[in-house]
Amino acid sequence: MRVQQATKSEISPAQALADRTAWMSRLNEPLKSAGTVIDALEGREICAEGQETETFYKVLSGVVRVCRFLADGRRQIEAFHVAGDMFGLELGDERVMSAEAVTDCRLVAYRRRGIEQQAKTDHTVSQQLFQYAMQSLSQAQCHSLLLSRRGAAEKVAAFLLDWMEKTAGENTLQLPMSRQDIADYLGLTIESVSRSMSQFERNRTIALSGARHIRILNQAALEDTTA
Amino acid sequence: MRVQQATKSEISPAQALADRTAWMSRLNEPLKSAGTVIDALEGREICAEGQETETFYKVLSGVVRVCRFLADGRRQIEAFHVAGDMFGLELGDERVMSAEAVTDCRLVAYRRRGIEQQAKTDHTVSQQLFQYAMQSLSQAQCHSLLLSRRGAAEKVAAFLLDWMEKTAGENTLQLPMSRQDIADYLGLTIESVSRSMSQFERNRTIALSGARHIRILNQAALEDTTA
DNA sequence: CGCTTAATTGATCAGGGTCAATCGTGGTGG
DNA sequence: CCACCACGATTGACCCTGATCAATTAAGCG
Repeated sequence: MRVQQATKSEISPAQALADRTAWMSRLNEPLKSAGTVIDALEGREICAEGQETETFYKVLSGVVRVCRFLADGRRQIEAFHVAGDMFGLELGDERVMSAEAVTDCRLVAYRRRGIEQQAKTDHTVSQQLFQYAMQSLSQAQCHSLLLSRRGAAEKVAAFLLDWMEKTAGENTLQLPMSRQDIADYLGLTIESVSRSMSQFERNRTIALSGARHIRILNQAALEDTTA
Repeated sequence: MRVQQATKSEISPAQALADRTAWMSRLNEPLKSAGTVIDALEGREICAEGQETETFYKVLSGVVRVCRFLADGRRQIEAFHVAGDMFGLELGDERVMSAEAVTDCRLVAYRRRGIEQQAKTDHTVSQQLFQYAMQSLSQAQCHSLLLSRRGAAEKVAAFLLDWMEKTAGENTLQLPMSRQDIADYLGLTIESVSRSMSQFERNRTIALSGARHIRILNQAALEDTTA
């Protein structure tokens, strides 16, 4: 996996990626024996708000969105997860977050009780749980940062760069999620996301071939927009 | 400590408070011998971005703000911490977040190495680290939710309710932080915060006696605004 | 090839940002 | 003790961006 050079020192996505990579590799061994493999079709609900928090998951393939549904009908997407990411572990007894398959995907489901039991005797397991939590925390903080950005274009640019890193594509990226998903992740409307994309296209910053296949023409320009 | 009834099921601040309380009580014993007490005067920096992450903190008294400074000069406040809260633990070797004293405050500083060493042998310590991380995660997610809210008034209302819970004041609350602090926490400008406050005052939802002393006249109205 | 849904584009509007002036408060010194 | 000062907070006027509503285009899929 290629490590992209960080563009701005402030948040260091490169560091985040390095952390994530290290943590993934350390994660595999002790947990892999415990879980059960699950397949979820595109659009299917993996777990829902209100359910008991007896399981958590690791993505083997595909993309997952973790979100909450608000009283006013809006949907807030907290994160997109790709292969190697874990999600669905919560402190309380009842889930606050839902998770859905953005694409068909294959997961490993772990029993929370079992892992917590393991953690009591095996320090590497408890360390992994801690690292998982801190990793999620770091991601959530990056998301806060994204949401607090002023302009729509800045948000979209930051999103594209983040996603490019997550998928490590050369300079083309495939967006598996809809514009609505992106909008709900960035706290914008579909229209604003679309307009920003079109603007980037006019600027020759990106090139679209189909709404979900993007070629980065001028990464520096994107990074400047992020500012 | 009084547990406020949750107003909307979606996020359950009451549950968050209960979790926090439980975790605080469990936290005290194994860690309290390890730390050193520190006093910080109002406005003073406690730790800064770029420093090594060799210590983390617990608040004994006073209020702390944790924030990051962005390239464009803006400041994003991630959280306000009060007595019993912990902060400053990060995964990487270098801090991403700064912390400053909102009021004069007294802290306990823990050596990260020492605690991590303890965690290797003492499972209760590692469990506490995990709980700390998950608790922070939950808070960060609440903050994301706050930032994604549409209106300025909604944000301010939510902030006032959250703060009331944190400090458990009957129906009056003292705001130790400036309007600028609130604005940077909510992703607004001082003016918007001020306008929202004034609006609530005109609505007879709150009463101000001095900018930082607030009496809640109509909590239900605040909660409705939160929507 | 046509249908259905996603995405784009356009026109209008409202809410919050910005700039600027005023008010209030707390603190200091005469 | 009071007057003044400095800074934080409020208020007002205006502008600009993104939300909203509506129409059109494009794309994926049977």
